[in-house]
Amino acid sequence: MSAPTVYDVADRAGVSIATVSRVYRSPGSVRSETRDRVLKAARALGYVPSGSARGLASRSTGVLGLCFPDYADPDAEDSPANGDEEMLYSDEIIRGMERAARRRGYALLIAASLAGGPENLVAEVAGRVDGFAVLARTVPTESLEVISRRLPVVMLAGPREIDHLDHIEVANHDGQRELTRHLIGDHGYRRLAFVGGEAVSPDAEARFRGFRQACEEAGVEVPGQPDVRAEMTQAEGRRAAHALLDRPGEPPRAILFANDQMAVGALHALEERGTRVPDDIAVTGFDGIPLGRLVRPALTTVRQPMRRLGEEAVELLVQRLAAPKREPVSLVLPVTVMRRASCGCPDPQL
Amino acid sequence: MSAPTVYDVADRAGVSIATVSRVYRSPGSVRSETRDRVLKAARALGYVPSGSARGLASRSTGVLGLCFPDYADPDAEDSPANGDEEMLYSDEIIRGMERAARRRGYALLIAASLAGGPENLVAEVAGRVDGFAVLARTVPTESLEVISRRLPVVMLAGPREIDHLDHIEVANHDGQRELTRHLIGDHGYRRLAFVGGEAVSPDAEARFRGFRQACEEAGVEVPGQPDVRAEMTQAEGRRAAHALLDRPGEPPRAILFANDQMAVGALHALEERGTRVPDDIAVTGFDGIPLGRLVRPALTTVRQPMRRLGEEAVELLVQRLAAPKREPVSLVLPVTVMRRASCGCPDPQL
DNA sequence: CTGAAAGCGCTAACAG
DNA sequence: CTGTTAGCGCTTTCAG
Repeated sequence: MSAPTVYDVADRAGVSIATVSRVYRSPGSVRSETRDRVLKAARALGYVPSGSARGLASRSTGVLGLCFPDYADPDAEDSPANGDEEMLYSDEIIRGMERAARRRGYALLIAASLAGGPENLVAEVAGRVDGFAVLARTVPTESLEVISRRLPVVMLAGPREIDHLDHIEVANHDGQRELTRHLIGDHGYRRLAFVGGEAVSPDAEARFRGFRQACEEAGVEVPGQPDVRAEMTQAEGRRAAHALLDRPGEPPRAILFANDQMAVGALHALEERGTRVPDDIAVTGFDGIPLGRLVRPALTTVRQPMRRLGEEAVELLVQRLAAPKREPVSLVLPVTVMRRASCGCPDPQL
Repeated sequence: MSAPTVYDVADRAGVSIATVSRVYRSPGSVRSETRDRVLKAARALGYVPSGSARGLASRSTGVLGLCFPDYADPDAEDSPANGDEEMLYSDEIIRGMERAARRRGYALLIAASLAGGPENLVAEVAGRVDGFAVLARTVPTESLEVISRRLPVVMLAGPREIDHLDHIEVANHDGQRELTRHLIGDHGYRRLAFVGGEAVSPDAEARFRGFRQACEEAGVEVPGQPDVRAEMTQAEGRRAAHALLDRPGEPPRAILFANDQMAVGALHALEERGTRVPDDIAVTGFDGIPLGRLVRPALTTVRQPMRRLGEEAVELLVQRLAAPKREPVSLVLPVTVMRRASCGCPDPQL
């Protein structure tokens, strides 16, 4: 009545369970005649090997995992009008990991952290995989600390919170510096404002430092802190834009946002106010989300290679699985400045 | 030296392994003092419950699966220029399933079918999950036949190849009929050409039938077969467009493609020939892929609710898990005609 | 090349 | 509320 097991197959094929196991694990080590008999029996019975039993006995699952934050955007329901544009990081990372994992013979288990108890989430994933990647700030450091003692973990797109972990980040500093240089050097903007994230976001801070460096190099007045700090959402970006323009004194010629989401929000805010972008004020983001191409003007930004992030994550995991005690690795992936219309560059329009 | 188990935790906490298990499975059934002791020991040891052992003992994994075809597009590598636009079905379905699964307390295991041996793939997935969804034509019917005897399987976006399976499809027929009515009724086009898929694609066939019905209703001459059959890729769409225009006699006023990919290819072909879209020839697709919005002119199409497809898949699986012997369910999800520039409608330009 | 036997780490009755 | 006791289905030596 219940699912057939190796025993059922073995009985039917007139062999031992060990042989059934071998047929699946190392077909070469079984006489082809015997093998066929087993396979036939298996098919007749509808036998499907139990991954759990396999995992338990062999102490390895053949699965890699990914934990990412719950980006669920409450006001972005499945209306036909939107829906596409909200492909976020996680999707691209998932694609990258899925592809790489497949190449390496692994399956991919994905899980977004519930608002409720992320603690639980990691454990859940950790127990089912041979190793996994975590998007920065998805999982409490302490949980990771514990788990990473038992299992390869690679930290993605964030600082190495735990020093014995492999980790991959993108060139936040350099990217923002390049973009800023473009704004100053090519467009001649010198009245710049930077909208950062909360101070706890190392990415946003690195971007700010890149911004500062470019400013200093160009002899542009440099603020010690971002002009505004916000939560890195569209709503907050919008608010930041208003705040910046309502500020006494001359408005900035260009506003650099620490991410695309905020920049898009700002675009809306500026449109509401009748401020023209990029003629009155230039706007830039950071990340390279697809939405940035769909807004008008298209958003100039720094593109993070998220797909590659996912691929590299798998490579790192696979390597660490093979050499558990090798020194922790730290990769920095290059980014690309995407010049689009919102900074004053001509829009390639597709 | 190896990973700590319930035994280690039990020892350290001075309880039995059963109690350790209970602390995780039903915390309420353990005195809070005992529970704390166990939790403390677990933390100290770096204990992570083994999903495999759990799965084996409880005969359920808490994981749902998704098998989809390997859409990997060889010429679409991770260049910064593209990359976004290739979000295909699978991504949206993954998102939908992930969200729904999370709500239901499941994790999601995803696996694309290798070009090589898909047979293996399903078994791999099937052995590790409580149930899974399959995108149509990803897995050989016979494998599914066998596996679905043991495990809930829901077929996505295709015909119910196996009659005892739950399945979800979209309103291919109705969608194409609506779109065709729009072309005939609102734009007055009457010289229509339809580019279908290979005859084995039930989706494409259903769309063609919808097309025919609308034509008949309007008294427009109806071909018994698609004007061209192609492989539903951009390259083939391009070829189909050329073929249609090189055909003797008057060229069609509008070309309806059975999917967006082909339509996009055609757009390129027409541009090459200097044929204006929609002025000389209108073009429409089917699916609603993001790329359709990025091309110029933006592609008029029929949007499939892929995200919802994923969500419904999870619901169906959860329901079937709860009631294994209920009658197989078959859902048809509604689609939406997206009127954009390529059919002659004004482009909302975002 | 094949079989026998010993677990892998956990859950699930069943007692207490 | 907690402990005992069987397995869950498969891999893996170790013999033969």
